[in-house]
Amino acid sequence: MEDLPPRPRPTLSSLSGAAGVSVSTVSRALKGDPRISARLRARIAALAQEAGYQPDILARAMSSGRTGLIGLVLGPASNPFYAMLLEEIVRQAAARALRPLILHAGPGPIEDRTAEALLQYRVDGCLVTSADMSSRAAEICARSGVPVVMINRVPRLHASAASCDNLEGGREMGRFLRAGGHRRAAVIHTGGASSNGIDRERGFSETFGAGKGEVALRFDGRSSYEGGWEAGQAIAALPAKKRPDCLFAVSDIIAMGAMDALRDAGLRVPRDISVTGFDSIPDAARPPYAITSYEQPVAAMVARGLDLLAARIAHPAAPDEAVLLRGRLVVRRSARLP
Amino acid sequence: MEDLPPRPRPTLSSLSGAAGVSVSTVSRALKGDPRISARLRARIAALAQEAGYQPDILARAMSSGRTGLIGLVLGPASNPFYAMLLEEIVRQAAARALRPLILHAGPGPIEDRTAEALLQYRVDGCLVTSADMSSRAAEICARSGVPVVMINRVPRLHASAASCDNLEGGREMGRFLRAGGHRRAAVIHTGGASSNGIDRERGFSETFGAGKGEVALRFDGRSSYEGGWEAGQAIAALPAKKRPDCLFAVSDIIAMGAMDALRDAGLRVPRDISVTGFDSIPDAARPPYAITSYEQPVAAMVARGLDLLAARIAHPAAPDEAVLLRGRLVVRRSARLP
DNA sequence: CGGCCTCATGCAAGCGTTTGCGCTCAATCA
DNA sequence: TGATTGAGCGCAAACGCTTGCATGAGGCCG
Repeated sequence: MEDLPPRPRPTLSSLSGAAGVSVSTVSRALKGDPRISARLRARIAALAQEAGYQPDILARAMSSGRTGLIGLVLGPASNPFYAMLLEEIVRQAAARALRPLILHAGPGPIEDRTAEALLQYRVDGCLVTSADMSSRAAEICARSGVPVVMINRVPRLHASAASCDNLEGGREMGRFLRAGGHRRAAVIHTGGASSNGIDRERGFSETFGAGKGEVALRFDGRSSYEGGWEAGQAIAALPAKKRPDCLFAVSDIIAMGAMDALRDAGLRVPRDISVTGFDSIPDAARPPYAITSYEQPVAAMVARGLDLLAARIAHPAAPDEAVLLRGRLVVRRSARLP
Repeated sequence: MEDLPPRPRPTLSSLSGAAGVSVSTVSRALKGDPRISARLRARIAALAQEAGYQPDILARAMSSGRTGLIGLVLGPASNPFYAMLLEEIVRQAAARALRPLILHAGPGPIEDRTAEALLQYRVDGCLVTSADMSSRAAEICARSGVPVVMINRVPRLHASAASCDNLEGGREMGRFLRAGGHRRAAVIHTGGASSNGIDRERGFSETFGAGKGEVALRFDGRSSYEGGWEAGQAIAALPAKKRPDCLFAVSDIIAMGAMDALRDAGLRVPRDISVTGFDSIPDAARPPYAITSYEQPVAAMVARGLDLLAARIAHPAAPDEAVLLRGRLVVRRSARLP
């Protein structure tokens, strides 16, 4: 490839010079304004095409006020679920001509410096998938009128949300395990105040318990493989008669850790104990795990989340809205069947 | 929290009104220009602080030409290695007041629409971690003078790069397995034209072969768990006397798949066959895997990559530069020790 | 005491778009 | 034939910031 010298970026002004018309005419022509004659529009379009013209979004933002940027807050990379979400968000955002600006990724709260970027870059809106927004960040968003949509989170403060129906997912898992003849269940929760985890556990207890089953044990899985592993060890260490015959982890990554620990201790899954999770991440579907899980409708969640965000951007005064999407139980080999 | 009405964003102009000085004075005062008296500077700083002033980066970009945005191209989420990279990049970029704008995430080449975003948003530079840049995208970057730095990739076309010394990593792994008494090795490569994989394999062959060992078999691992699994099945299906006594997968995700398939077929690791990988992702360190691997110095790669990018942004004419960083062998239980 | 220099600050142009309004010209109407 | 109208296009302001240059007030020198 030859080493072309970087030629100056074509602008409306340079195009207008080439076409012999005014800048405003070029601007209107390129966006198909009917006030410009069809012939001129075609001529200008050809010129722009040839010059490789790309509108300068920043300049556009200055006058239109819209940047096309959306802030993105991501959870810890150690949970593959967030990687799935990221990919889906990037794909769908691109289709809507929105560009995700990463504000935060990883564990822990959002730093103040990050919240500032949100203002400095005039993001049109903000998508939060995980980490608790620090209250200051939330306040900044609210005060400066930046709409926030949570995906995979219940709405808090000033925000809309699109999430999985965790309660129903938990219920379905409870029914499934009960139907499979299980009598004593252990639940591995997140430990934190994650409303997702809480709802999933609550739904589970409702149906498993109501089926005359018993949710005898609760463990802290710390939302991580390691936490799940420790919980699994604790369960394996129980005397055989006190041991649960099934376990429900509120996320797959926890379930994987628990399953590995149970097997490490010599227990067989699902013969000695059934293991189930939540999310249905690809990792949990791999042969050694094959974890029965409740699949979150990720694509739909992202789609509805972006819908909500677009709506809030268009009508900032609209009331907050929360949509709940039902997932689907995916039966694999980690739990005894009914 | 009360529902504060969104107050208008403070600007240099509004501050200048409040301070009774001109806009340019405020601008200079806020960036510590010594031409403004210390007293006035302090007064203005206080005012800005109180009003919660945040500079509008977009407007600044219009005149200064610098956006602080860097385009980010990410590999498929199915490989946790990219999630690690992402987290590290976000963290380090924030410390340098750079904001990553996600251009692409996932498998497959970059779409043209995406390459356009790169121009429309006037990114200062571009960080590429994986997916092959389509030649058109590369041309766009070169022609419009956008510096590109590859992390975890060898430099191609117009680009600098910071990557792991894959060749040396492969060599070290070869020496290690030879020292462990292995005689016949299988290599699971990426299948594609990934220079990373090629270098790792080449280094491995050099030292393992030179130690009078034999690299008898090569399999296509397709850079994925599934590919690794299939390769593992193929290896397990070999008659015992033709079976290799060790295997080197050019990435951990492949090694995990292979290991699971080998065990699924009844082989014991490392007793029947040693398994090693590359990257040292956290997943591969988990107890059931405990894969001996070559750790990429991710933090250093990102740091040097951003250094290179910053340098190229400051001096666009500077020659391309490639830095190679040595990793470190992490010995775990998946391979017999010397 | 006039000229010159320094210090502190203001003026205004410019970055690339968008958009309300006004202008010109030709065609149509009375 | 003069007035009305619509189509087609240009003018200019505005968005918030940066920056080269101009300006004014003092202080110093000769």
